[in-house]
Amino acid sequence: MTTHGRRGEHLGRRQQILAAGLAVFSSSGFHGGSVRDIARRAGLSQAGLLHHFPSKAQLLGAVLTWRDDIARRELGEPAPDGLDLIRRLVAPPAVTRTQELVRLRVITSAEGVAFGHPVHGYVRHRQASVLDMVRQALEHAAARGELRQDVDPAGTARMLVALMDGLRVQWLLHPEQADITGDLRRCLQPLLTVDL
Amino acid sequence: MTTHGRRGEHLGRRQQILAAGLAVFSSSGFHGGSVRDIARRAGLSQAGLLHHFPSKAQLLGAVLTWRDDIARRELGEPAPDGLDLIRRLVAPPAVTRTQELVRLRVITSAEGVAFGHPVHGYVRHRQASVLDMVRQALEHAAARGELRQDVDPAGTARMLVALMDGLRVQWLLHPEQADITGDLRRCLQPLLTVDL
DNA sequence: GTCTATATACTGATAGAC
DNA sequence: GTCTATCAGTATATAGAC
Repeated sequence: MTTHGRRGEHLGRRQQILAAGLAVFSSSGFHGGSVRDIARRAGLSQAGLLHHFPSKAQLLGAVLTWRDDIARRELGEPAPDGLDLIRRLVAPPAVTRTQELVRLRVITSAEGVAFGHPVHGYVRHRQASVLDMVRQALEHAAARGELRQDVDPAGTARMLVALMDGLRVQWLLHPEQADITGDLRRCLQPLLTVDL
Repeated sequence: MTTHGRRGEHLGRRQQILAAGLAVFSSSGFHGGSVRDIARRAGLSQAGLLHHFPSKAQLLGAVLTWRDDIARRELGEPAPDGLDLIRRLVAPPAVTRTQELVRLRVITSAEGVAFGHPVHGYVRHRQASVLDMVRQALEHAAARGELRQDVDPAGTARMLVALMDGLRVQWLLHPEQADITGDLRRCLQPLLTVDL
């Protein structure tokens, strides 16, 4: 089983393939990208690639899981809670802003809304879990009196997540006109009793 | 030139094809959908379809233009301005909510962020023009004193558009947990001096 | 673990009859 | 205006040598 094996093979192979997959899928999505193209960029043949990832769908799944690991690591270990989490989401570290990772997220999230799409389940699950994480953080903040009393944590979580998703698209389309952190701050600060 | 010809041919043909294109592109996007599939659903052969729309890219373009016409018509003629426009955006008429139209918008917007994609230019242009329309409406509302004085029309327009985009995705993924109109209202009302 | 070769299917687009 | 037939290209995935 090579899936987690790290002995007896070129150590960077899987990583090389994942990076190539990120480049291709983030530009063309699942249907638009081809395994051949990814293999070529990773410097091996298509059959060689499929030895590491048995199908295109599983390759995309691995790329997305890898992306999630990066995101989780950048959020900090252990993951912050309450307003600390919100602050990290509003002003993300530099790496999160690389176009490729953001595009991968935007494109797969959109493709995944279709029922038959290979990542449909994954996208639904991730959306729900992100909403849940943000809602919990807001509830903890509320318990500490950091939220205005008339603010609904669940509704605010939906709002904040939607805002982040939408602003990402704007930033990809018109980077010079976007101000993700500023817009998020302006929207959130009025709901808080403390400084963001 | 059959592009706008409406004599000497089955009057509903183009419309049938556009409807089939909507169904396919809204499920699979540009790369995932095939002209053959669209033709089959429209009840004619692939070659027959390509008589009406000379290429796949131009077919998608026509479907998007058609969608825009529907959206414009539902917004009202002439298009409302100021807070009236905002009210229409926050509480859209029933038809706008059909999943297919919303999915088409979500999927093409995301696919179109990639540089080489056939609708890249279209998506960039539409995003800019929507932002512009909303910003103008907010400026007019501000001139009438309907906005709180510390509210920035341009920033609020970015926020509102991003929010709508993100909430659409949430609604597609978890329709039962979404409340687009409510969330928009909760977010906007605090910025206004009058009832939404 | 990687390769070449191949199986099988589908792609967008065109040619030409009717 | 619509069809059948076809072209040339590409797709994912597999078989089997090394």
